[in-house]
Amino acid sequence: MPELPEVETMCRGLDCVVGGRIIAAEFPRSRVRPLAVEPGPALLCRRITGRTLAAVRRRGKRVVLELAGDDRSIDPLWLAIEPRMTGLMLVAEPPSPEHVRLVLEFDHGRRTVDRPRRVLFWDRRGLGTITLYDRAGLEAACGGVKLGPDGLEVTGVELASRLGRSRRAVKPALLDQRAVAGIGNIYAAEILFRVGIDPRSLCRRLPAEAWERIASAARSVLAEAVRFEGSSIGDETYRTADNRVGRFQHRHRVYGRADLPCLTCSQPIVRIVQTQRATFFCPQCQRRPGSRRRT
DNA sequence: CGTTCAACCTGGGCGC
DNA sequence: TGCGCCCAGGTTGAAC
Repeated sequence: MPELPEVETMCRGLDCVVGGRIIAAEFPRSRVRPLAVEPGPALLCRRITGRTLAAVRRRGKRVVLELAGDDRSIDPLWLAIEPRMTGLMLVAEPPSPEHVRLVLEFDHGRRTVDRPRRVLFWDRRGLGTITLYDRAGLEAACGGVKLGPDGLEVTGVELASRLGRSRRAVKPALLDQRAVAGIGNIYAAEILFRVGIDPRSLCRRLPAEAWERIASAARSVLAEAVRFEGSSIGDETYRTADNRVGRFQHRHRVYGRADLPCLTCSQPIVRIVQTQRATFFCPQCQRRPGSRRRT
């Protein structure tokens, strides 16, 4: 589920809690298997209780809560939540009680009215992760070695230098978070449609100019998707923190549109599988820049 | 080294 | 109704 635009929307939806103090943290018991928590549920709860939420930031597809100590002399900690496929950050009621993975209870702070008192992490499949970091740990896990430049700011030069010599097809390459952070299966397809490049094109055969177009499309598609608060597909899917559906799915040109007519040329959209993931594209509108054009 | 692949999970939808 | 299979927005570590 959540890619850059959805995670960015989650983060913005938690801004209303910034400044609050965590008075309780809990990993509810449930029939479903627990997800990965570092350094373990009990210790994590102990270490974050009493801290103040100083900021909410996004690192790639993670929500990162900056937790300040009571005292200026105490270093902050960072709680990184990785929603993976089905995770949601909520200030609203969860879709189901049994998949609530983490509950953070906040005091009222100075603003007493309209501030949510609880933040939930809800995750149906349980593939998500919750990790508490110190400064060095955060940098090691979410820093420039692990994550490439953010998709909202990536440049053609950066993409060309990171992927230009790769033997991979361009679409799976765009999912590599070390090359560019935040692009997932939906937005990779939408970006390549908008630049008219076949997802099977080999990276090393793309000219420098193609990387400029891809980077530009990545920035604009992701920014537009953020404005539309992400993509909600089907029931029990991505929601904003206050439980509204995203609206970018109405602007998808290829993702999920197998066999439907291309909105540009009316030819059917094709679904293929690349590295175990579905890829949607228009064979008419999307070409391989490195190969010969048919006449 | 670079790239691919099975595995981690739950649950909805579909064909039989 | 029920069963078995396929599918799903992601990432990791082992295997080629």
